[in-house]
Amino acid sequence: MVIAMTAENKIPNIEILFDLADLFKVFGDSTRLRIMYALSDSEVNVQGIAEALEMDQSTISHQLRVLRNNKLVRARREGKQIYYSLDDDHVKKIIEMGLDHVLE
Amino acid sequence: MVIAMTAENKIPNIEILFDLADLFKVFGDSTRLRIMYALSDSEVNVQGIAEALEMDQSTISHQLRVLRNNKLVRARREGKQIYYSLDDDHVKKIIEMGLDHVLE
DNA sequence: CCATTATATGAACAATTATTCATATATTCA
DNA sequence: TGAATATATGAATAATTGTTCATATAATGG
Repeated sequence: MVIAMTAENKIPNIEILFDLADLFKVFGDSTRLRIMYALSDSEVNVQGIAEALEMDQSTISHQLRVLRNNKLVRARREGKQIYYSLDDDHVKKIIEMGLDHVLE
Repeated sequence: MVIAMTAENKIPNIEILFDLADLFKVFGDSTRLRIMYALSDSEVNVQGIAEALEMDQSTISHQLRVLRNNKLVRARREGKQIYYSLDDDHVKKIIEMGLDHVLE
């Protein structure tokens, strides 16, 4: 059987592309990018992030949830505080790839 | 002392993070991702893309403009038709990085 | 327990944006 | 030149989403 080489065939799985778009959407917000950047060296608790970014604690919490849901950050409770850190090596790599494009 | 701004020492200031967010926003739409995928092997004209994605020509044109403005695709006219191709090696790399995360 | 502190959550609002429809521009060819 | 085809564009609409405000949940120490 011959399978014609059309552009349609090059699109492997549309569901995965939707998931991929959802992932990039998470990176497509400057607040979330700044949060991830704030966590790039060490874990930081919520108010630490809020102070670093000079934004409301509520805003940070909302965005941390988005990052958590996408497995980009992980949370660790220590007493009353919750420390967040990057969950994945891909995070830094994706950001670096994007920076390469933006900075050229 | 001048600190060079490259992805290698990754010290992005706020302004660059905004640009970076704008770039990832472009990747954060499944239609645009599908277009980029359709162009990953060879250049395709507008109607070719529209047929492959089974979407309106107008929708494709609108999104191609977004991709063009962000230097992710380039256009080449040949008679009445305009052929699009990926403009940059970073495109594939960014998508591959995202896929690594989504597929794991 | 109670007060205090840290974080999360829900609703509302404003802003952004992807798609559609109608139409404009551009190119070829008869 | 005029018809046909390919692509681009503007306006309108619907849907999504980031932030704020108010409040809820959770943990600590007195």
